[in-house]
Amino acid sequence: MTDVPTPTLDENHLIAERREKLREWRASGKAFPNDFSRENFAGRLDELYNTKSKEELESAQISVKVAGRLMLKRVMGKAAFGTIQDMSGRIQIFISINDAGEEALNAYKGWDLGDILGVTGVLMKTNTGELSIKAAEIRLLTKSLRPLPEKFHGLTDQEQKYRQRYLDLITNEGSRMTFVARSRMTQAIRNYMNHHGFLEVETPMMHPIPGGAAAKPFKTHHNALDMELFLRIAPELYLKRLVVGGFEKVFEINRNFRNEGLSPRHNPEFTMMEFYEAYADYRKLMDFTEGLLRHSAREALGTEVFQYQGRELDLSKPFARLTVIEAIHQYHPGYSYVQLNDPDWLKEKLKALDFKVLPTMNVGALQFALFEETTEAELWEPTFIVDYPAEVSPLARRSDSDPSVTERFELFIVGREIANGFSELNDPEDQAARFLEQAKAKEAGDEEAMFYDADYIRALEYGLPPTGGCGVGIDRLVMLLTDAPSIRDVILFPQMRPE
RNA sequence: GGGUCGGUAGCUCAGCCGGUAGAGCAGCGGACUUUUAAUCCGUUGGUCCCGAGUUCGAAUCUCGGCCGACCCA
Repeated sequence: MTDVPTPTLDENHLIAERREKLREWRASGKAFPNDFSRENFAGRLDELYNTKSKEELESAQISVKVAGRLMLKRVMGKAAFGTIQDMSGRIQIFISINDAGEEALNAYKGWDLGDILGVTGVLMKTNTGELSIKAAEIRLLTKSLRPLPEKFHGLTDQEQKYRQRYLDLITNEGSRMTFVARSRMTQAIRNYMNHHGFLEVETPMMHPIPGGAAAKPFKTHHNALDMELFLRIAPELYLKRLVVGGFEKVFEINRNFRNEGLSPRHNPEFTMMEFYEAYADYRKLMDFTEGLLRHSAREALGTEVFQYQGRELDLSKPFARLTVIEAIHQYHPGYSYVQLNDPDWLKEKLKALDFKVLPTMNVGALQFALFEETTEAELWEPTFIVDYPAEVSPLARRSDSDPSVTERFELFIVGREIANGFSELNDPEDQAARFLEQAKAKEAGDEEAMFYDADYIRALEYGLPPTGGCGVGIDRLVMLLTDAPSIRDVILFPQMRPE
C-alpha cells in the first residue's frame, strides 16, 4: 500500500504538512519499518534506575532500547529533548549532535508529536536529576498524520473521549489507569473463583429463547437456519444446565445485551459474572459475595475503604441484610408495616409517584416497586436486600417459611444494584408453573416477562441439585473501584449514537 | 420527555454591554548543547454548530433546529 493516499474531508494544513513529511519519508525508501525490536519498557527503567545517581549511571553505561510515542519535544540548537510514552509509562530522551550525530538530530527536529520512535542509547541523568536516555541512534517507526490533542490539557471533550478512546488513552493517564484497574479487577475475580474451586465456562451469546432475566432482548437472524435468535440477556439458564450436567461450581464472565436506553448506569452491552454452586443456598452466597467484593477491592486498590464521588465507602464492615419492607420502613419510617402490606395503600402510593401499576401486580410486586421507587437509591453502604416476592423472582426457590417470597438477595452499594442472587428453583413442576405465569404476564403487556423454556424444564426434570447462583455487575463494580461517575468511563467503547 | 450548561483555529479556551475574531499550545521560519507544559523573535491558520428573524451592521440579541455534558423522570 504505497499508492497516493486519498485525502479525507477534514484535512487541514497540519495534516497536509505531516503528509508531506510522510511523502518525503516514503521517497527515502524506508517508511514504516518493522525491524526495530524494543528491549526495555520506560516504566520499568524508571523503577530500576531512577534511584541511581548521575555519576553511577555515567560509569555504568547501561544500554537500553525503547520505543513509543513522542509526547513532548524540546529542541535547542545542537541538542534536543523529548518524552517517549509506551504502555508502561514515559521516559525522557536526549539527542545531541555529539552522541547521535547531526543527521539524527536534524531528522528528529522534523518529527512531530505523536510520531512513534525507536531509541537506542545509554541511561543518563540530567542536571536536574531526570532519568533519560542519551540517544546513540533514533529512528522514526510510524508517522502520525493527525495532530494530538493539546499536550497539557489533553482531550477533555467527553463525547470525543468515548468515540475516539485511543486518543483518550494516549493523552489521559487517568483513563489509562481506569482500564488497567478494570483488567486487574477481573483478573482478581477470576483468581478468587478459581481458588475457590469454580470452573470457568462459556455459554451461548445467541439464544433461541431469551431467558434468565427480565429484560428486552436484541433480535438477530441466522441465515442458514433461517431462524430468529436473541442476543443473550443472561447466561443463567445455560449455567444451571451445566450444574445439572455435573459441573457443580461454575462461573462465566461475559457480556449480556439488553435492549434498553442509555444512561450513566446502563450500556446496552455490559459485563456480568454469574456463578453457581451446588449444595449452597442464598445465605452462603451472600457470605461468598461479600468476600469476593472485598478481595477485588484489595487487589485493585489495596484497600477496602475508599472514596466514591467524594463520599466514603467501607467494604470492610459486614454488609447489612434487610428484607424489602424492612428497608423501605428503615428509610421511610412514616410508612407503617400495616400500610406496606396493604395492596390498596401501595397502589395509591405508587400512582402518586407516577408509577405505572399493572393489573397483574400483587402485594409482593407492589412492595418491590415501591422499594425501587423510594429506597433503592438511598442504600449507600453495602446492603443485601433479601426475601424478594415470588412474582418478581420466577427462577428463585420459595422460602420454606413463606411461599410468597423467595430465597433471593440483591446487593446495593452507593444506591446501585451490584449483585443479584438466590437459591435456585430446582422443582421442575414449580418452575413450569412460574414460566406459565410469566407467559401470561407477557400476554398482558409486560414486555420484560420471560418466555417458557421447555428444554430448561426438561433439564430440571433430570434433577438440578440444590444450588445457589449469583450475578455480579462487573462494570458497576469497576465504577465503584475507579471512582467513575458513568458506566461509559469504564467501558472502552461505549455505545454511542452514530456520528 | 423536562431542567441547567455548553458548541468560536487541529487542541485548550477568551471574546457575548451588537461595529465583520483573539490568546496559549500545535504548525511554519529563525536563535539556542542538560531542557522538562523549555525559552526568545517572527508567522500561517476560522462555515464563530445550522437556519430564520431584528438591525445600517450579529460570534454577540430573538425564535426554531441539530449535537453534547450534567441533573431529574
